[in-house]
Amino acid sequence: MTRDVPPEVLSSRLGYLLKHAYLRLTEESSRALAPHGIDGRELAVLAVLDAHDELSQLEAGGKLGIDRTTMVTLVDALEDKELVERRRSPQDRRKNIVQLTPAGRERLHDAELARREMERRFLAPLSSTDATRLVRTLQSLVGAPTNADQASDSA
Amino acid sequence: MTRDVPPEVLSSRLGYLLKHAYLRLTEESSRALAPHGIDGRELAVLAVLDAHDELSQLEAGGKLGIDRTTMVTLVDALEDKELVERRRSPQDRRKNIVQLTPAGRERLHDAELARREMERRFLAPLSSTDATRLVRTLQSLVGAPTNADQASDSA
DNA sequence: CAGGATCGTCACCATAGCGGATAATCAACA
DNA sequence: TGTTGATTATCCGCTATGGTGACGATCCTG
Repeated sequence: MTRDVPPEVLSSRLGYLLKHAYLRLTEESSRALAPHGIDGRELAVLAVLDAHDELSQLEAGGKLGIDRTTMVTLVDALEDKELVERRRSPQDRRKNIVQLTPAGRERLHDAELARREMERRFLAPLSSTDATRLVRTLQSLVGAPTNADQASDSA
Repeated sequence: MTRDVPPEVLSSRLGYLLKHAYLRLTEESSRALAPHGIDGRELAVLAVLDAHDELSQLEAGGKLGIDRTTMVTLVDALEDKELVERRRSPQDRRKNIVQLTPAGRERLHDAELARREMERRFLAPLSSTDATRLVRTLQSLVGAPTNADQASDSA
């Protein structure tokens, strides 16, 4: 892990900057969430399930940009940890409604605290106006329409 | 690829925002560079080699956060395309000095134009002050010292 | 020259995510 | 009502990516 300070040719490249900012955050994120036994992606799933009711796997995955097949293993893992439960939808028995268990809700709460604290530390080198500006800027970049879209994780 | 507009619970998460901004840029990047027959990572290597003289594989990799073993296959690919050449360092015959060929220099030039144009498009939804502010902000985040560091690509 | 570190290489392994096929179910419709 | 076509979840397997560990060649130190 010889990390030279980003060399001049790279420090102005958006690709380099975004990738490394993302990697660094990922690193911090897994460190912060490890004690809670989940990763950033799982936490995002819990948060989405908490925010909306009666989501099927596909619907939840759609909100996160997670592939249908990936959702299977993801929900498997969360179910093993007893943080969510699958339940056949009575309206449409093809669908698996995924619901938080009480333990899942609690875990979500605790892990969210850890995540927020982690983000705070991550943004510490910035002034608070720069920090909020960064979030707003990223929002407009991510929200803007482009040629193609695709995704997977979060944290 | 049902991309719902980022749901409320996610749009304020740094992890989600950084990841998806990065994914979107990656997408645009490969689209922009495809006609030039290289990817963002290879372009970054060419740029680093161009900026510094007499870099060994390890040294070049270090600047980009690319593992030594990954550099082997990367340089293999670039050498196959005749964009770089390996040369044993006379000073230290363990080292492979990697040099741009004339074709490599030309390719670098062309691809750099494409990349810059791509970045311009990518940042188009932002005002120009927001755009430069974003770059500066990311620089201070990436440059700031954290617990651990690690990396790989760019574009 | 001996011992230990460094560089490049290779063979192997881990992880993530996606494409394709399948079974169950639904919706549409003749 | 029976058939057809789409949809949901699941499984299997491929691919891409990157990293680990061992190895030979080389260097440096004493």
